[in-house]
Amino acid sequence: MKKPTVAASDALPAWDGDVAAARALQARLAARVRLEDDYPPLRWIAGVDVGFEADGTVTRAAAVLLDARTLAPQDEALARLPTRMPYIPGLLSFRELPAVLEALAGLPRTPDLVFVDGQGVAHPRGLGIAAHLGVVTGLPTVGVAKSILVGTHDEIGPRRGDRAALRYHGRTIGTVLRSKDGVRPLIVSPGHRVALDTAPGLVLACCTRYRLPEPTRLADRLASRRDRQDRLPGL
DNA sequence: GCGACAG
DNA sequence: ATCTTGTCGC
Repeated sequence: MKKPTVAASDALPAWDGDVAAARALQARLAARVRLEDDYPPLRWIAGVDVGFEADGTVTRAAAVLLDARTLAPQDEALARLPTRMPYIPGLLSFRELPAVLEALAGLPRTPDLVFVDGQGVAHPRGLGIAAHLGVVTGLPTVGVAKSILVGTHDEIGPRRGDRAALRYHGRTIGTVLRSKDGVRPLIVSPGHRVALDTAPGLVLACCTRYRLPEPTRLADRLASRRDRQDRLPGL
């Protein structure tokens, strides 16, 4: 990748069961997150997501590379690793990042921006999986979650594009964004090298006819093992 | 002390 | 996240 802010081994140590140590590490890595726009002209956008197999004993990550202009999928990569730790709210990245990094490495080229299924800085210590991935790889990232981990917000309108600031301890940490008319809003927050105000527009630009933006939606399909059969052949 | 809690 | 068909609503 480009500018790893820290060595991957230090930023993503093997899970040893020490929750307090993991939280302390998150607090330190959060200081490395850059919330100013600093991404190249968007030519290639990647989407990553994780699924599980065999009763959760196998972690399966998918990475999809799309043409930023047409949103057409260009390449895809899968990675399967034995699951090392349980799901612990707030520590999701330690459980899923190893597989995600391997899937990303499987792509034929480095993306200009990565969409991650989960929070960016909208996290108790400012280091959701999208922010963690950004710090580890040095790549610009944006977190797109389907529900809130922390924070509150005002009610938002029912149409595509309607939004409200997500606040936590008096600070804005993300945006609650309606990606399509009448659907449940997405929780958008920067991961790394993207500004709080910029993230929503990037996500909306990738939302076509579904609630989830194309990068994440396609990665989700691959990771969730329901990639066998698809939609109606006629449409 | 009692809930809440991305995926 | 995952186990799972049809059904209700825009």
